[in-house]
Amino acid sequence: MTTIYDVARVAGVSTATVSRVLRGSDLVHPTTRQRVLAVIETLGFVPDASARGLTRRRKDVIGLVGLERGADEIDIERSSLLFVDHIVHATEAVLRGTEYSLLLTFGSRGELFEKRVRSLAGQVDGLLIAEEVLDDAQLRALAAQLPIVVIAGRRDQSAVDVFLGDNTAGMAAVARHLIDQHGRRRLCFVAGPRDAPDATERRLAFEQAVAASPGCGIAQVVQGDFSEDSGVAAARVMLARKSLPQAVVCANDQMAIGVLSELQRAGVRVPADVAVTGFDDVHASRIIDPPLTTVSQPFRDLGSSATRRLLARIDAPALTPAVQVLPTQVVIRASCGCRPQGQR
Amino acid sequence: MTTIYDVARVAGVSTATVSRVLRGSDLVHPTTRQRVLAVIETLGFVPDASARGLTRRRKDVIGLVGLERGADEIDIERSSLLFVDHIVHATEAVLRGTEYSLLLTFGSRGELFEKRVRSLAGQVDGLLIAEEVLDDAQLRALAAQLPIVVIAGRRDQSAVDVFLGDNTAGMAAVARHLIDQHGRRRLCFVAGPRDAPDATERRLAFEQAVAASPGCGIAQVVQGDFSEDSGVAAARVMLARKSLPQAVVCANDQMAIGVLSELQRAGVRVPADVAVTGFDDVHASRIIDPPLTTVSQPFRDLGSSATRRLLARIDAPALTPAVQVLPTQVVIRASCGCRPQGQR
DNA sequence: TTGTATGCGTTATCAC
DNA sequence: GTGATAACGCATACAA
Repeated sequence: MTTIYDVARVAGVSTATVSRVLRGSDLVHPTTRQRVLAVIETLGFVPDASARGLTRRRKDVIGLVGLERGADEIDIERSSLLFVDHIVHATEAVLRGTEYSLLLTFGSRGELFEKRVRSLAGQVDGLLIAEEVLDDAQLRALAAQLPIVVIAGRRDQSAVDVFLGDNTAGMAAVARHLIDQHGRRRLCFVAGPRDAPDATERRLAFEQAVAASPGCGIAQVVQGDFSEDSGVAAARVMLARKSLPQAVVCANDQMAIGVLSELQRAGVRVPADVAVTGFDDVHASRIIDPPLTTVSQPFRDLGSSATRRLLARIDAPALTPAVQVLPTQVVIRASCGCRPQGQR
Repeated sequence: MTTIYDVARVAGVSTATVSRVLRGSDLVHPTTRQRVLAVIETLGFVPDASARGLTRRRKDVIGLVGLERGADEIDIERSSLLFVDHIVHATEAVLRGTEYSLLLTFGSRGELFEKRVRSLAGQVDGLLIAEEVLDDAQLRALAAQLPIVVIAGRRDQSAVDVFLGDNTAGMAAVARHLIDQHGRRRLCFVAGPRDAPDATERRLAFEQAVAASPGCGIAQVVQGDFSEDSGVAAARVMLARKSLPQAVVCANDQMAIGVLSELQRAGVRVPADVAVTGFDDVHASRIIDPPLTTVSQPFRDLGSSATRRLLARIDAPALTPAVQVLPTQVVIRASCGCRPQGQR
């Protein structure tokens, strides 16, 4: 391993000068700079991040922790992981223009994971947390040690910044669309995991929308876990009853896709017999037949805004924590009963 | 920030002892250990990774670099990024059981990206490189500095380990299926990016398979870039000609989906008029109508095997570099002309 | 403009 | 079992 000392020796200067060249300081004579640069090149010298981090008290690394639900040897796309992938790309894209690198950690709830997350405090300058990985107390404690921004977490967190999509408005809008535009009265809801704040907000918004509509009722709420398979299971539960609902509203697209496929497999026509809607607007929603009516979430924006906020907070730790709700938008396709050309 | 000195002072021991407790050394009296542990807990002490890395000469971090093609503000799933996401999850899953963390870097070809990749040498203990990010010479130079394993790279690399799916066998099998089982004679090929080794192998295998089949010919090869949009564009190119091919073989699923949709939009029946096949077996292939006949690639296995190999190489840098080809498998669905129930 | 010297937080090598 | 103490590689305050 070649160090700054090697470079200094070969170039005939002091380590301080080499360091200056590295840092791009302009207090170095152009000639000296060239000479040092040449030596760096030939020696293939790359500064050690550990040593650098030690003196600078800054690691130039930000961490991203996300939840991984269910077994880990199964197909990603069937297990609702798309959310975090979007965030990863958005974050990485922002970081690319900076000095920072992205450190990734996934896991499923539990003491082990919590310990791992806590240990990140020693490896990163700031932390992006997707969903509710830690409970309130833990989050608060961690936030005291390093800058934290939460994505799609609970909005009643006062110790950290939170970024989330407008689940409430989005879900209310699809529910009303089904009720007002398509006259569906008996609705089913396929809920997401209880530990996902997004899922909770969507469920509440759905229930309120139905309650606010005279003559409407919730036929059944089936518990899912955001995975396509849980959507399939939910459909089976519904099929087992005497009568089907007029519409199935799902807490995310993956489950809606599962519901839709399973209903069709059982000979139920969608949307003629039963309307189905999702949430998120993942790519597959456009591809499935009929195309899924859903709510588009600003994945990309969520990730990049949260990242920028974290960067700002690293530079100014005193920033007052705030909750940012990014707008969602109903995407009308055909699974709700609208004509295909309704595809805005 | 609380350090090991603080812990030592409060616990009334030396820093060496605290370090021993941290490292889990058993040369510490149980009583002392308990006391130290208690102090660590109350102080919320987390060891600094930089300092640790500096003395241990090991960062406990491995890097993963991947290619990001095209604009970066567009939908991930439309831009062929699924591949790297699979690898990310597989890698993370392996690392989760170890001391290592995962450092992510994406980018598109260019000097800037190459510089960034080189600088990773100072931040990680080993590097996982997806596709052909660096040319031969650069790769060789980097491999001299730190352990490297390449995924889906060129197989003629002698300086590093390479893991890839069996593109050749997979592509040959679909092509033969189209020709032998469905009697398609005039075939089109939608190629992937020229800088993707996978794409090159698939194209070559396709051309050889056709050449080896008497009476068969390649009507046209259209250049794509692995994105769905480029598939749409390719379909338009074909539609502009006098006559359509009997089958369109695509270098990946994303493009096949684009081709399929665009052909259908133009009133062409798939597979009746034109058969379409893909490669990769991404989730959307199952969902689209008709379901896509394709070749499943062992994404997960590629990622985890490569990661394990990298870990092994970090522990034993002298390992002889080797190329590992993981099996692929044809997945017959309906877009080739097989009956839906033909679904394996 | 350049060099010297010290400190960053941890581990590891010695002694005790 | 435990405690000093010397690295580890780099940045920077201070001199020159």
